[in-house]
Amino acid sequence: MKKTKLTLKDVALQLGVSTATISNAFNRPDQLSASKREEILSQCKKIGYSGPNKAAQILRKGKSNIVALVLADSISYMVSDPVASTFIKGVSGALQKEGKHLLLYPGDSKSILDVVDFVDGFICYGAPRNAMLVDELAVTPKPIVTVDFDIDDKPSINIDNEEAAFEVADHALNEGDNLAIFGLRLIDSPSTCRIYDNPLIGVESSISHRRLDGYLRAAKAKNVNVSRERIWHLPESERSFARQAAKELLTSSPRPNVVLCMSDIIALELLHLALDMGIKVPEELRITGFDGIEESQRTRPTLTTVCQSSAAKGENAALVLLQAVSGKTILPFEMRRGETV
Amino acid sequence: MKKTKLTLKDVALQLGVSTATISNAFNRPDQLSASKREEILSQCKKIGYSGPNKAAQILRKGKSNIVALVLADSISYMVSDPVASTFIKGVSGALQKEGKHLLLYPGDSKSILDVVDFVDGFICYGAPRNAMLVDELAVTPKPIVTVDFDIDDKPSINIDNEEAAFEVADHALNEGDNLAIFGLRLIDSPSTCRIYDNPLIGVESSISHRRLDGYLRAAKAKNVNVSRERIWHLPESERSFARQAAKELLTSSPRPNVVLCMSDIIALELLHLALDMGIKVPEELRITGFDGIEESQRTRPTLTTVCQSSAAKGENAALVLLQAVSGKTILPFEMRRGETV
DNA sequence: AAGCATGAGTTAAACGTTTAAGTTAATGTT
DNA sequence: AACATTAACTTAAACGTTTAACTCATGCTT
Repeated sequence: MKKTKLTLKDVALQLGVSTATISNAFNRPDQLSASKREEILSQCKKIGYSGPNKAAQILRKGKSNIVALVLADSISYMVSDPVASTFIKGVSGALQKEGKHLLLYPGDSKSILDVVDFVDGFICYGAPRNAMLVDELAVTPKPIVTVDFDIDDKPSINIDNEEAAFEVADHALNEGDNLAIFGLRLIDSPSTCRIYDNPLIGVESSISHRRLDGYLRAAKAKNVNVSRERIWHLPESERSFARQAAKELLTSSPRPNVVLCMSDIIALELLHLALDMGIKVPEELRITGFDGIEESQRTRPTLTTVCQSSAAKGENAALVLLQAVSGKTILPFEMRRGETV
Repeated sequence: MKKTKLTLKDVALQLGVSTATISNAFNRPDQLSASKREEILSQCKKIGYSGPNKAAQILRKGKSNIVALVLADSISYMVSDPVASTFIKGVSGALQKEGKHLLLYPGDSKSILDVVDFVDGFICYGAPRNAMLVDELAVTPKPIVTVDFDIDDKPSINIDNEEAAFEVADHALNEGDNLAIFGLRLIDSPSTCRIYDNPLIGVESSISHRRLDGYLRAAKAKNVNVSRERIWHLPESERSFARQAAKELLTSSPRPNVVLCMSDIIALELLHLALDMGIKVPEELRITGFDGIEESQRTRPTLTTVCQSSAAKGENAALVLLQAVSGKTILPFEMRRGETV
């Protein structure tokens, strides 16, 4: 039956105190007597005032408790990717624990200008598909932490992709000499194809290139030749793309006997196709993945892959960001026993 | 090198016009001459003013372009559920198209009071785990649309769960007479167990009960008896729970030869276990799922299930909400040919 | 008893916009 | 020529808070 939403002013008028006091009752208990505070709070409950308006608080305090998670791609795509969604899980868990809200922001949008004014900070998961976002994020005054890629000297969270790729490749190449690589977003084209002479994109920013470097280092160390047309490009870690490419690869001749895949999704698709074709894995074809998603352990044979905890990454990213937002770092401490007690 | 962020006022002062004019240049082109507008906009670009502060706009306009998607459960849980994440895909796609932002809101949080002031509306996917949220949502002045459950007379999007359940059960019961049911959140306990004498919760609000009703109606029509201890309760549509329950079910005697599952995840876990145990499906054991997730078509044998398009649901929910937010309904029209031209 | 903290409030100026209402000059109407 | 209309701006009051600075008793030192 309220005519209009109650404001702090209305309440102050009704209770016969100043707006500052009401505000303090909600925000700064130390600024008024406990008794008055109790009274104000209970009166507010009675008349149906549920606390200071959050929109006004955002403007006044410059703080919204909203954290934007900038995804590499559209939300649609990211949410169905097992690795990304596990990352989101990690982030959301940590944020919820601190009472922060999660705004999902697509990496293929025009600009972050429409949110930058009201979010408390950014977590950026992978290089946004729209490269202009990176430029904007690089100069935003808001706290930011990047994951799986870097922006200048902003804090970031990574694994050593080059080394991880090296290790898995090194292991795979213990047997087999005919190598092919399934890479992710290595060139600037939307279609599935081999690399040939297409230029590699985003060389240093992209984890794909770090991984490629690792693969190639392992190949070189084992004296395995890897010609350019044996490096394949997939625009997405998507099953349909992967299946198509896998089909082409397995019918090409000479058929490779080692395939290094930059994601488990791709590797699994290749594995299933190979099995359907009657190819023996790993005797005739050795396959490696990347990420260590659940499904990679459910298949038979299980997939050899690089396990990384996306959930932990998400959690860490959130914690690093929150610490930047609050400006407070809580360091661990240790009690040292002296002789005074 | 900016000392502080530029405001509308600064810009107005520098360009020698009023703040209103600058504001209008950005928001209401019809309020000033095209030439002046051009000039203002280009000047703004030059001096590095990127447009009105969004936080201030939220307060002043009472509109943020943020839509809260209230999930049934924690974000962590929802994001890894194929059905829910497909729904999120649908929502996010539609929102992005309209330039709206997506705030993911967990259904196990305390209260929506911390966001209600600044979001433009709510999409509520399933009954929130914290039932108090429902009460709050029921009285919020903001537009809201619910999916897969109802709040009073708020707009909602549903499939006919009872009928769908009836149809799939009716089909399954063409053969087989020993029925068991795997239900979702039927009782108020967090553990996996049979229903026995536990009271069913949330009878009308929950889709689970509609589905149960459909199953039971089909059973009755076929004269199949279904005793209470043949109805199982699973607190989540989670693989580990499902596996455990499936194990118990398949080793119980007499072993059922028809199992109706309220989600594909559960059904798939049961299917895999049965196959591992050498049970012939569907000859010895008939299984039905619910939802029609991708994976249910990838297994052999493929799963009999109720297909519903979660993506379409998400899209529709977003569209219904946006129409409520804008207050404008755009109806289709048709040109009728008369004889005047 | 003068001086000085301290506690408990109040006042009023931000925060950065939008927009209804008002002003002015130019154009159109009769 | 007088009057009404319109285009193009400006003025100033919101929007609903927070918070630094101020007031005014009260109790505590010396």
